[in-house]
Amino acid sequence: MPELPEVETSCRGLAPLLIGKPVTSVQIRKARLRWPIPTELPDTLPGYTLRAIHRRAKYLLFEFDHGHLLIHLGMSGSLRVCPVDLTPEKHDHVDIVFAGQQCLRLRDPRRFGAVLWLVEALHEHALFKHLGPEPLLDDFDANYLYSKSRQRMVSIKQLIMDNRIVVGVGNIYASEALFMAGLRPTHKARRLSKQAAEQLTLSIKQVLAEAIKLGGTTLRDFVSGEGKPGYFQQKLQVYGRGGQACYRCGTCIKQLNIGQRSTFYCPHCQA
DNA sequence: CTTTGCACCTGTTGGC
DNA sequence: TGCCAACAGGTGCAAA
Repeated sequence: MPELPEVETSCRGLAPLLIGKPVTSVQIRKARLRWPIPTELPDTLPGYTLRAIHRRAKYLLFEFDHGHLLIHLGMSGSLRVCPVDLTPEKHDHVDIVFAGQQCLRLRDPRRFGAVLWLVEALHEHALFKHLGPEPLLDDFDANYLYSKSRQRMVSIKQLIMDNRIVVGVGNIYASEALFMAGLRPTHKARRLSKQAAEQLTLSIKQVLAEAIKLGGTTLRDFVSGEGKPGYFQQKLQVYGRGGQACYRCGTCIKQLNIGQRSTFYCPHCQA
């Protein structure tokens, strides 16, 4: 579920519902996520008002006057706002309860997600220190990607999925951006031409921007918490389409593994 | 330093 | 229909 567009959609959807509200309590039902949820959280947050919600890479950052609550959705996480007395389901691990009886509820069946409390400056934290630029900002451009790709033996797909190069390009959108750019995912990063770097940066920006505009691959109603199939799913050109005909040329879409992640491309459209 | 592969989990899918 | 292996949108980390 959560690639960058979903995280951004969550961020934008939650903000108007929660910003300006004070926390009244915190319920932790299962603390074992990727890392244990800090046990002091129920003593740390109540009484403090949520000031803002930020996104950096796929991390959501809930800003309070005394620190940031970090939430990562991992592979299967989702957030919703619901009445605090709504019975939690099996994988609803955490509630952040706000004044007004509404709570922010984290669901995460696979528990690859994370909830952390950060007091230090964000740029000093180990998780943020080595992150590359945001793909949608101007400091991610063709010159940057070209220079970072020099001397690199890895495939171009692995390069753009590397958080230290650029953040937020997940497995779905990596395949999609490479299709849009007409580049084969197996292409060695070091052999990327200046022109291809230009095309690829534009494609990454375009694919992510459009997915955000459409609310990601899953649409979520933050109040009731109901998820329904999103509009971007029907826009996917290659991801999940192994064995089917390319929409552009009719050639059979190929599927292979790159770095243990399934990868899709059109052998005719992508050189 | 770069590259590779594993680990962490549960739910769903596809082949037999 | 039922069973079980394979696989799933992420990413930090250890080891080579």
